[in-house]
Amino acid sequence: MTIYEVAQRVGVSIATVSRALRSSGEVAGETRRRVLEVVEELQFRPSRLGQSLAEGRHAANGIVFPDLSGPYYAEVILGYEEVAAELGSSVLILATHGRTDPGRKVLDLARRVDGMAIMGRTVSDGVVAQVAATGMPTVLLARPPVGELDTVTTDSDASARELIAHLLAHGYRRFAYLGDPDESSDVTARYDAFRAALVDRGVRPPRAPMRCAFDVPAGQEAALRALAGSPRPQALVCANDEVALGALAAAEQLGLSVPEDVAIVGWDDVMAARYAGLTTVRQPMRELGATAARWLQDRVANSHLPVRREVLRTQLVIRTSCGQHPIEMEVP
Amino acid sequence: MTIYEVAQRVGVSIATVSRALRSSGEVAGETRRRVLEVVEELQFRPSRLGQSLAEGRHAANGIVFPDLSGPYYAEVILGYEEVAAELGSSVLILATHGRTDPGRKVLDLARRVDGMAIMGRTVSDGVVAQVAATGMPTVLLARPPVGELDTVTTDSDASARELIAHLLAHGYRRFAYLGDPDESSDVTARYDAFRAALVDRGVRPPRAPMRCAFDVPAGQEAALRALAGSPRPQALVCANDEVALGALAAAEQLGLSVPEDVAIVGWDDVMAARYAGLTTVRQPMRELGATAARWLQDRVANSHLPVRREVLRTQLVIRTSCGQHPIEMEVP
DNA sequence: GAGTCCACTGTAAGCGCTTCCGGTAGGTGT
DNA sequence: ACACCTACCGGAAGCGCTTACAGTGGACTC
Repeated sequence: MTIYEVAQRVGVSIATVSRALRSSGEVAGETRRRVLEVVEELQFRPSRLGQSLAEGRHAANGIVFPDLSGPYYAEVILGYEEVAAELGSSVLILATHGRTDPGRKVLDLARRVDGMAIMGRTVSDGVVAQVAATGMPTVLLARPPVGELDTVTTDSDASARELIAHLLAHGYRRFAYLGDPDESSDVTARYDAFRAALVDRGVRPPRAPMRCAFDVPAGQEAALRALAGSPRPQALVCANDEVALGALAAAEQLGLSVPEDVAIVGWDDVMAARYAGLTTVRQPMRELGATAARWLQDRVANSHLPVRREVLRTQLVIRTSCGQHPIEMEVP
Repeated sequence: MTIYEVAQRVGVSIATVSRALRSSGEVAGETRRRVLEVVEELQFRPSRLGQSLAEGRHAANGIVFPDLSGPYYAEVILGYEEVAAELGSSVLILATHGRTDPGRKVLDLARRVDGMAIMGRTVSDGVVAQVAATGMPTVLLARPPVGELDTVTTDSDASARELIAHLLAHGYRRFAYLGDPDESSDVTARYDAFRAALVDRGVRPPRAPMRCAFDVPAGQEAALRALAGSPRPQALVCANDEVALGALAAAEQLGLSVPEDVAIVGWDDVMAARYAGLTTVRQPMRELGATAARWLQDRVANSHLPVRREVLRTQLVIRTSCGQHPIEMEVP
């Protein structure tokens, strides 16, 4: 079922069929009608491959992310897909987590899209540079800039500063940080911002982070270690909400009450955070994805736009886990 | 940068370059070496479009789902992507929620993939049939079967039966159901199973479901309506966890305690459910996606396999919201 | 009534690859 | 020394579309 059969059936050339179908060029009304009639009858749909090859574009964008397990990435991807679809692009996804040779997978993906968004520390700077070097329009998401690439991140600095100010106001002075800053680039920024905020206020930051993976059990385990320290930290600042939720479990396990015995705060404001009463930093995840999709589209259309950088605002969400406050029963 | 340039540079034909690159056909070791050397030097990557056109396959699969907002779909997609990538396929995603003319979007997607998974009530049976009629290998997910298509679902019946048995054991007899069974096909199954389970046990099911969208605010609003009924229902069975979380908020708003004044149960076991103490039904979401990807691959490889149907097992997770039980502090 | 235009349509050249088929050269057997 | 393989390679035909360019015929003008 190709354009040839349609053309033959109608008794015109394939050029005319193509024109009738895409309303490009001049086609007599009657001819168009006949073509569309046969198209309908044969249920003909032009091959995307043929089109793409001829047009020299895929009409598709890719997004690379570490994982989809937390709610965080899902939201970003949804924002991305929404805008991309609106702009007429299909979306290809690639999760790198746990894959062997993610760099190769990314390069592979690059062969099937017009542009791609790369999120977090999914692949090395080298791979990013390699992708960009092919002329592929690329936007970086929640990741430090590489070269002259568009980059959109969220504001770890401001939120960390605000978070710390709040915790200091509660009177806490001994902090621990849970999470591995080397594992994820946005988390690196969070950790750095956390330290900087403490130093700014004249408080000595913890010697080192309590490294752990970004899930609940790892957070729990790390919190157990942290809480075993002497003197016990007064506040656990966690790299993300999953880790913080693990920390809550750890506190309960140790018979410590939150926030009386220890304060715990997270980052991201995932849905569970609300029900756990977790103080956290809300990230504009949807907007992150949407921005990436929009920028990508712009850059695909016009490759020599000036480089864009944007830092999206975050919001401190105060619940009960950081100290005596009324439960916030907000409706999302 | 095409295969022609590589061929010219090496001084061989494009056929030889192609063969060297894909290790098909016979190429002298020395020739292959020279080809690969130039390929490396020029950083040549064959055009995926050219390849696909020549091979007659996309090496990509698509997945259609309603939304990505809840944790439920994200998990399914992750399971799907993981297996698909392993099998060498790229993954295209399409969220239909809130889109105009999802049918068209699905048909569009169908032009760029070798097979597709369609989830829930994203598009009408007609569109599904239309896709299938093109010969596109298709797998249905959490959705009633259409024609002779492979279908994988989760076991609403068994879980509903178990859930109802448990609630009856608590002594509840007046139930309300929250959620719109017409909105999502897996939820239709849940509602039907819920009613059937009650009838089986000789209890009269509610006249009608308390219809609402599948998010927290809608659940809250619906629960307010349900709890205003007289006599007040003793147990609210919710279409999914988000609705149930909303119901918890509603109970709190009305000054009712859970489970003393009213029991509330959900469906899916999203992360927040654990922290809300919500009794719910755990769904094997990851496995759902993975199964779809695997079946699709099989069917792409061999189009006349027998039709496959599978119902994945679910698991009742009892926490506190349904009645007096110790809090389950399971580690995922 | 010849020349001009215009509206429409067809021809054909790509787009970048895979692969069938046939050709060549060197090696082997007798 | 001749036929015959075998290993390797190139030519060329697709795959299904878009679009620049070149007609072609009828309506219109002077």
